[in-house]
Amino acid sequence: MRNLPTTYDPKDVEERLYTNWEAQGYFRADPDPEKKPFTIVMPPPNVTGQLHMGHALDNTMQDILIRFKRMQGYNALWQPGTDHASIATEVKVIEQLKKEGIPNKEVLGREGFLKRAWEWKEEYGGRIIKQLKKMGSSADWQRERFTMDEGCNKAVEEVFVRLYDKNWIYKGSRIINWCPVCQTSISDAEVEHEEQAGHFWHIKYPIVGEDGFVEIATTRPETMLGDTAVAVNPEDERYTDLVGKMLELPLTGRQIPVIADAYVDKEFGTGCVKITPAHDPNDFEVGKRHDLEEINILNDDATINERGGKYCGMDRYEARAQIVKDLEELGLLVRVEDHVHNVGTHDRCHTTVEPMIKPQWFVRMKEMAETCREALEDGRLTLVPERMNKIYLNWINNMRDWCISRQLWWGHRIPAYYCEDCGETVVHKGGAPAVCPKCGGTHFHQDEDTLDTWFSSALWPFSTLGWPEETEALKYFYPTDVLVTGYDIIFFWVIRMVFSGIEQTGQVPFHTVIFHGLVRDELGRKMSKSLGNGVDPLEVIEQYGADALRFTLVTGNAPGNDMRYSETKVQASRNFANKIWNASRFILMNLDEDLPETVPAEDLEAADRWILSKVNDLVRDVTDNMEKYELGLAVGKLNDFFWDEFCDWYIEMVKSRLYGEKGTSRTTALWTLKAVLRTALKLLHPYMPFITEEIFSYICPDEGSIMISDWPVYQEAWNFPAEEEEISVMKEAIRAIRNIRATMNVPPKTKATVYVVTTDAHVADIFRRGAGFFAPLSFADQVIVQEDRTGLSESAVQIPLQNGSAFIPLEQLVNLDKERARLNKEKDRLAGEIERAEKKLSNERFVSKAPANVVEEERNKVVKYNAMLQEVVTQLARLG
RNA sequence: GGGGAUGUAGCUCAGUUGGUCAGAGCGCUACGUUCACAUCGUAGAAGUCGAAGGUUCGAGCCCUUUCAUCCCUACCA
Repeated sequence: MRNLPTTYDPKDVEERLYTNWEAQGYFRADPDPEKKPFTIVMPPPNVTGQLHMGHALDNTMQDILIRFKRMQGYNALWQPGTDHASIATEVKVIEQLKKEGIPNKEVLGREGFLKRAWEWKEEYGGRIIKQLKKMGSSADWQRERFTMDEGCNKAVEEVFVRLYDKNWIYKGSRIINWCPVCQTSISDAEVEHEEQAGHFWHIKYPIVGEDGFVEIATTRPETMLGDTAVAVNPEDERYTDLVGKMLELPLTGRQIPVIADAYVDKEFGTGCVKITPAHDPNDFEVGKRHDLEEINILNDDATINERGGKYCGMDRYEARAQIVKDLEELGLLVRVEDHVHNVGTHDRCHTTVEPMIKPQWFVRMKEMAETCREALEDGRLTLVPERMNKIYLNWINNMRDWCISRQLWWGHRIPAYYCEDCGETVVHKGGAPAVCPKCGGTHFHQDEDTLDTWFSSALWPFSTLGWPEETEALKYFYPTDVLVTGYDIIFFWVIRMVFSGIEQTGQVPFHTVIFHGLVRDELGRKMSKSLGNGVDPLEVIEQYGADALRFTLVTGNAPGNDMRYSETKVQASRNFANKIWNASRFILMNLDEDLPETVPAEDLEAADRWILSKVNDLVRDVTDNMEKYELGLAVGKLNDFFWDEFCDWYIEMVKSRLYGEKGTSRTTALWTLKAVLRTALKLLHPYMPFITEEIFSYICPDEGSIMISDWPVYQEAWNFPAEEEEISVMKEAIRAIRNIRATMNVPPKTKATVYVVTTDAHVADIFRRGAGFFAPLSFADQVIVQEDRTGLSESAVQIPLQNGSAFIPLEQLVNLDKERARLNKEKDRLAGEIERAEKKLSNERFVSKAPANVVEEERNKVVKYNAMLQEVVTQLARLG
């Protein structure tokens, strides 16, 4: 125990402690009516996923809160699990098949493919969980769930049936976003917009029966194959005569009408817009209004279909080039402009998305969007930071029906069955219905589509707890308390959980959502695979330890803000861990006597009282910050307290007592060291679980694990405001002396007697009592406290105190001119302070309007600085 | 077009309800290794808190305007 290494080695302890915590069942949470629950559901990482910095940040924050609440006595459940991630996983499995020479999933068939997918999940699905454990995550792993497990599937079918029965889920042919590579529809939220340089082709459409033309402009000439009208604004005088006439659609031989629709912007382009209802969302709407034909000219892989005539079989871009060429030859191409426009791409594969009309399943959002709004506005839901409210409401205000069907195999299959006899659609949970309610038929085939992954994620807070069964866990832990997640999925996930929770359970699934930002690289760029700038958290843990990584991720970061990751930050955290280690090691080295349970208050010396008071304040402040989810502020205070107050001051102050003889003073110092360290370790534990547990086992060997120990509370017995004041006087004096010695280049080895000259009994008392540490910290061989300048020469170096002065007889080392200059500078500084304070006080409105304590403080300042100024003036006079 | 964020020391950022808040870490300068730690200590240099107005006795902190950077969102073909 006395021979701990001088540096902390995380590798030595992390795995051992984690294994033990898990074995002891400390992470488990079961319903217990005696305790209050506190629940966080873990945002389920993709089963395909590998731990990245985003996960690391997200999980660190959750673990901090869970450990904090657990120590506070809550029955803290952190509910973990993974997400099946339909597209991501399906893509991975297909990749694997390709490596084996299987060209596509159809070769295996649906059953065969799913079998492979499950095998893949069994093999790799646990990887991310293992990685989360390396972070120190104290989730209840026995409750680990998977969005596609039996229970979640039940929940999904239940919700689907309920919403369908309510008419809030419907099937319809609508224009949706189609990914030609993934061969599936995707929701609006999965579309990313990229600015791309393109062109504006101006094309002439001949007017039937006349010589004239209509000029239209388009960025996508190939879609003209599907044009069924040209639209102008009804207010546009230029084209009033045109409306109702027919145009000849070049390259196709078809005739299309000119229609009037307010959607057209007169000012933009030529004021004439080609309308392609089958391949543009706006045109689709226009088409509906004017009852236009919808001509789909594309195959699912975005090649032109048979409706495209000679262009049939060409890829969309190939067709575009050919069409432009052909138009040019026909003399119908007026001109080509460069044009930058936004192109929708699929967020998974970055393929340009193609709007297409497809029969798909939708969730009606109107009513549920309103319930989301109400939950926020009536305070049942709180978002941290508050500005997320605006973003949340912005989404709510623009919410459109949610396309939930996907043409994929890996996912929850839509529980809709079609009667083979009459074609009736029957939505049914737990497999196909026995009998068709319409015709009595008994043969059905199930809808081929699966559900958007987020449909099951939306149920996560309650499906994981057993819903739709009324389980004990559900009753006890639901609704959950806090959700921690990135602001980037507020729409994908948070809003959908909110409306699903309210709709299905009648309750908002959590009362608070804490948003964090992105972890960026040193240059502020997003970490991404394509850039190759991602930092692997596991490698950081390997090199610096999980505690250092965790500490880094929450330090100096305000909620909702992005942060930049840099290795030097981790090094700083590692250094802090090492500081904790060594301070503890120092205490252990000296802890060679049995300490009493408590120490009588009268035995506590000023320094002891001061540090106890400080740590007591720390308990209050840190707890307060953590309850407000201000983790960055809390961790900053912990760092400052431990390093500055405890290590740099208190430990230095008590060294002389520790090195001295055994007795009350030494015992009291040891007791205080231990008490403060013990408290600080507890406060630090949520942030740095490993090192604190390891040290706690040495410092408090009889107290068991720190992670299930009690969270410290503020205690009046440790409140010593007088000593806080007293020690700050001493600290100021010590700093001043050190400063002077440094500027005069006096080496620490040169000891000098420090004289404290004061007629103020209180000040004299402070320095007499504190001489034990005042002397070594101010490099003095002794401290003499007296009422006058006996034994001091005129030119002794003077340090003004509040009521008196400290003197150091270093005359031989001092250049008198320099000393005069120094004192004059000090005089000016003090005079400046006094002037500023007096100016404030002479302002009547300040005196009358500012709070009394603020005014009082200014008055005290004047008194204090005046006294110090007097000392300096006297000394200057002495030097002549 | 709409919405949001950021702008504080050379770099990365804190600053919680307006009143010692002008801060921290890294970097830099000087000095220092006998007794916890050089993954350390002591001292120091460094910022008109993007700019301009305003509210207030008092403003990085509140209001207005403005400049710069970034993100989200949107149907200008």
